[in-house]
Amino acid sequence: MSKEISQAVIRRMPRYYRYLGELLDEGVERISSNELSARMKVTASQIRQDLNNFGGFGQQGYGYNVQFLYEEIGKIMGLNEQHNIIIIGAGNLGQALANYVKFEKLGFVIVGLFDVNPELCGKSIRGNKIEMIDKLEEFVKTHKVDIATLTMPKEKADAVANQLVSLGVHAIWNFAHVDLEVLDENVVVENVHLSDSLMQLSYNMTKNKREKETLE
Amino acid sequence: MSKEISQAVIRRMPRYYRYLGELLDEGVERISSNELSARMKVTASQIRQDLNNFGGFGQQGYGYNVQFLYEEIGKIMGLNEQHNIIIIGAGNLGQALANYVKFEKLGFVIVGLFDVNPELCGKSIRGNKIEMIDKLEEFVKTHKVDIATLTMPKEKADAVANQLVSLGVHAIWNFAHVDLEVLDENVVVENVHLSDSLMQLSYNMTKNKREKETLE
DNA sequence: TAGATTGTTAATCGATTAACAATC
DNA sequence: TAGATTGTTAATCGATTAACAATC
Repeated sequence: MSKEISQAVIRRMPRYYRYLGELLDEGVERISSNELSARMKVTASQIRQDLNNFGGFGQQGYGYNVQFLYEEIGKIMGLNEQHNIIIIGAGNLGQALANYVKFEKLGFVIVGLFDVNPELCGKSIRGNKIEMIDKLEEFVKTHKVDIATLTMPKEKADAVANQLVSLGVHAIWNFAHVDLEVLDENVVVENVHLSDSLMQLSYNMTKNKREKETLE
Repeated sequence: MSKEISQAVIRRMPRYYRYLGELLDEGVERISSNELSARMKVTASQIRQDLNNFGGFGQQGYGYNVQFLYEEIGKIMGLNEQHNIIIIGAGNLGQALANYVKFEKLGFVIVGLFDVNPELCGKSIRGNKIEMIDKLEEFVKTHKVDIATLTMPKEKADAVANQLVSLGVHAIWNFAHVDLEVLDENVVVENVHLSDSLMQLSYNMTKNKREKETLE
């Protein structure tokens, strides 16, 4: 078995992908780890180490072919396949995510939207009619669903997550304000906590402010 | 000068805050690092190390007083003060954030919403009328604005960010799909890239799937 | 006081950076 | 071939965990 790749590395991959996409848009054909290092403000050494976890994508004396590397990183992250997403909780955030066109370009296609609120029943977001939650089970059983996005109050998240796992969903993208954990280790969970991010910002901002006050 | 606290530690603080808040809701009065460790699935050692970056909040033989620790961590993250937020880009995500009541409970109050789209002009979100972007400068000059949230296309984010910095905003919470950097080192920037998070999920999900296929 | 648990130092582990031989 | 730049090993740095003396 090959050595496990750390989440620290994996977190950086989408960023490489983004910068390579920009280079591609600019028409840049090849790039060295040194040039990319300057752009991305990470060390060239880290770039080479990170990439070599997945294979040798470069060429000595030349660098990396931008198009090729872009595609390879895409494949590493599974972007060569379509992933179907359902969103459970069609409130503001759920609707915002459903409207986010960028996801579709990456191969993540929203195929269903569910909510408990009858007022939302019948409303459509980019061609997806919002369904009532009691249709969820039937839907997942009859459609290919890879990822379930949870944008609902934290009180309900755990039960819905367990239901989805038992229905065979492969991944849960959780925006509810709990750290979801599922028993099935084949199901991956990614917790996104926007208020955590805001608090981190607040800490750094407050620290700045306090330091400035101390100097005065 | 005291030793710099690493971002790794700071990222964990909101999580401690959240778990302590839950304990408080459950009526738990005191907790040891060991009990908290079991709940949070981190080592007790890490909890004690993390907290002691900011001071000794516990008591030997007793543990930590939940209420006290909760409040102290809140203060560390600056939650003892109100922070005013404006949102620039009142599309789906901007509106979703403006509707997020939880932020207000933490002391983050939305005081303004701006967009370029005239169709949104006059619409209100929880008492905040969406204003046209040409009102932004005047607004920031005449109101206390601590944090600016950018929920706009990446093409415009950099220019708006620079404008905001020159107007004296203290922090930028950026959802545009670029890594914003500002020249003023007193301004803190937090980049939130939802598609990066989705790609990380996709990587882990795809890895699972590939491993399963290899076994067959 | 005895037991429990912190605060803190020391040890370990893992991630990042530096260096350089391999090679295009 | 000479120059450039990767892939990879070795060195360093930082973060996590373990251990235990201090102390409530």
